[in-house]
Amino acid sequence: MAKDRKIDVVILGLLSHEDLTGYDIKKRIDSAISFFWKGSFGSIYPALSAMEEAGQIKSYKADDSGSREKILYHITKKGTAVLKRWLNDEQASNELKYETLLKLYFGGVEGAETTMHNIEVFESDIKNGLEVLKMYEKNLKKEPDNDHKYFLLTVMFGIETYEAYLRWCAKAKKMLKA
Amino acid sequence: MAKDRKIDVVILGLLSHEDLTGYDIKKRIDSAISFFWKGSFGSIYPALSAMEEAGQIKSYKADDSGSREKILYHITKKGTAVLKRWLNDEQASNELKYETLLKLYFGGVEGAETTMHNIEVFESDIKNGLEVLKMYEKNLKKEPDNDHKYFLLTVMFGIETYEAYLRWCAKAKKMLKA
DNA sequence: ATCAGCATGTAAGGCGTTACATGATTCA
DNA sequence: TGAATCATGTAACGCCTTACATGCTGAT
Repeated sequence: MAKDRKIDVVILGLLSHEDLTGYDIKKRIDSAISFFWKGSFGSIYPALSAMEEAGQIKSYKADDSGSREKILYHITKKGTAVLKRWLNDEQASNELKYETLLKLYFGGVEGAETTMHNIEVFESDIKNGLEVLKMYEKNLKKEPDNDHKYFLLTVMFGIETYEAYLRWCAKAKKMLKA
Repeated sequence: MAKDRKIDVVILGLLSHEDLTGYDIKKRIDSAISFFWKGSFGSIYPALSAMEEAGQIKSYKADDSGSREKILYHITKKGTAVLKRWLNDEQASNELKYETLLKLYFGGVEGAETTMHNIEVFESDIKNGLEVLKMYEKNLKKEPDNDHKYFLLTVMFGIETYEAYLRWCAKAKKMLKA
């Protein structure tokens, strides 16, 4: 079954705001949307080629003479149509694989200390992530235009869930000590 | 790079509690841990063969004569060691891919109604999931033995996060209406 | 009698990661 | 001068899903 390549819509979505290089796309994925999506160069560059072949995007060289070669991509009408079709399709998969929870679920095999340690590692990661998210939120609230509104919503999602994770960590630690 | 097959530890974890068939394993994955993990027959059966080859599990036929053939698996010492090594490795990947959030993030391309609808679909799924989780919680609190404690912790995690999702849905809807 | 669920598997093929390969530019 | 970052890609390979194939059992 072909065409399950979600990276395509990530790219189209990013290009719907501005023209970008493959490298830029990777950076965007690693910052703004990193807490709910991932993507590597090994998937981005081949996808860009395939999508250009399919007429969804169009490449051009940066006329930035003197600087090194850069390939920018621009979304086409066809690409916009693909993006809109996806947006209007109410199916969404949300594939979650929490290895932390898996370790927890099978924690009975080892002692409570192991589980406790795993929770602490998770907790510490989440605390760091939460700080970053709050920084994003602060900056976004300063410039409340329409595009940023949607970004803000995802950041709020991140904050809400990360705070829930931390509440759970506290509860779980208490339960394990008992 | 070999050995990234997480399904292995899922299987080992389940077998550390009781002997199971491949079909049973699939059922366990689809119920107890479905809200943070997935797995199909196409990954389970080949993994079982490979793991038996590697000496981590051992198969035997159910002596249940008259009934149809069943292949049960039992975890070996080697398998238990692999499971414990994984439990004690503090790295955990937690790969999350929220297609819902992706649609939201790019929601500016279409109108607010599309985004609103996508949020409502998500909200409705989460409400259903939350009910199931609360049922689990209720049953688990009745039998507070050691194994169930770890299960209860994962269920609590689910409840805490699902409730956070719902709070966010309410906020997001309000923001979009404004 | 028929249908849902039990039960085991295989095949094709897409998806995506990691590692490799290369080289320019910028800043300390 | 050296390191980090910018920048583009390819290759190998593993993982996993979907679909297919088969047949039994138990309930209505």
